[in-house]
Amino acid sequence: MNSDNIPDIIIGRLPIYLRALQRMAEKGMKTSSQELGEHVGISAAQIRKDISQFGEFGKQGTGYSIGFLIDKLREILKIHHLWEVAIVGAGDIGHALARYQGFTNRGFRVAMIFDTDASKVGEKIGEFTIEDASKMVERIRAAKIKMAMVTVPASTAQEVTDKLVQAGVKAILNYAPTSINVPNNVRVQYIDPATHLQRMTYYLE
Amino acid sequence: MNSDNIPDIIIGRLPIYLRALQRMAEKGMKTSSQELGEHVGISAAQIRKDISQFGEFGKQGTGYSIGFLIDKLREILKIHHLWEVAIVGAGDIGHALARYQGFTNRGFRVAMIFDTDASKVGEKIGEFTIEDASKMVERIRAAKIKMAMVTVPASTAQEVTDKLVQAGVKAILNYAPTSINVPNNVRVQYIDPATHLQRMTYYLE
DNA sequence: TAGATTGTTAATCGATTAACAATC
DNA sequence: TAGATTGTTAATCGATTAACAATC
Repeated sequence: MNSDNIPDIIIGRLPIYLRALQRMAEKGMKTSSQELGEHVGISAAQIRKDISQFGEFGKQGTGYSIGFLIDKLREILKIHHLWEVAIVGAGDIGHALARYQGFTNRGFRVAMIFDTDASKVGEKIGEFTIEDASKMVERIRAAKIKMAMVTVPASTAQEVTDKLVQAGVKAILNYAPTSINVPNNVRVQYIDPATHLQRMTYYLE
Repeated sequence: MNSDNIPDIIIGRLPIYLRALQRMAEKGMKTSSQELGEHVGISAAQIRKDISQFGEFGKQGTGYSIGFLIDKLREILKIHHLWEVAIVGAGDIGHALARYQGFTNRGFRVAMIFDTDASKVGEKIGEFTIEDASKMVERIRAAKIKMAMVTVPASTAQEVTDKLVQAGVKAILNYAPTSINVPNNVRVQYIDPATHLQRMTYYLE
């Protein structure tokens, strides 16, 4: 188990492997780097190299046990327990995330949702009640929540980010269409449909 | 204008630059690779190198005109005109995307939305009426739509993808939590919140 | 002019691929 | 045993950075 400074680009592929393996698990017990590669569109050599950073999880001649590899990946990614996540911003996207069924079996649980809009505070979204953003820092800190999804307008994203950092959040999934600045012990991932679409139009026509 | 085979990783950064520049435009006329780099968290050298792939858009001593650079980036990314996009899947995410206000001034317009569920077909989402997915290939082909956002369950994502390809779609933004396979003249981008969160948990604790 | 910043080169750094011995 | 597939090495390929002449 060689954990010394794995490149981030490898870490980024592990969830892709895991997702594919979980779908493949329904159909069989074993797989190979070749087969997994066909599912995810990555070369077999790279998959073997990536996985081998963390241990010898396969067997020559027979490949990988899907169940075993899933367990190992979940362990490596630290999603063998459930992470609580806060949502900031109860607009359409915040609502969709609060109701999203895809989190629980993948390591996450939405724990609370905040908005600044007084007319929304108190409103129910499924099991959740929208809470007042002015209580956010206190609430997140008390619950020791380390992850948040930001679904506020670009204009307030930095301000919200600063508060999350202050509350002890270490990983932010930012849906606001803007870059945000964080201390370097905090991770950020971006989801912005327009940016993703713009990345493809270059190749069209 | 040196358009011969620009690395995709550079193309991927251009929308990030553009997004930052559009926010910076509200505050001033000029910028530098240094300043832009601070906004987006990328080194000044890399920004200059990326931009210089497409022409000499800056001036020594004074930097870049924000307006001019925005125009150039929009042109390079081919978003100086509006792209029509189809949505497949009228669940929570499909609804949120249909109502999303962030597309129009960034080069995109939602044109139609489909679902297989007969009880949803005919339902209104703002200006849109949910259409029957059985008419999808025909409708998309007739409208010459080249981009689509897929917000169906993982189990039907490949099937939907095959139909979109058949309809002439060349770029897919996939919200379904699964890899999809497409011919190599079709581009895919993935948005999966659980995958994005899993990419950060490795670094926590 | 003096200061600032580009565009570009060369050097460095990092990631991917191909190949194959080991071995199940 | 024969066939298959891993883990790993070395070679290749590609991306980033540092530095600086050119010039606004």
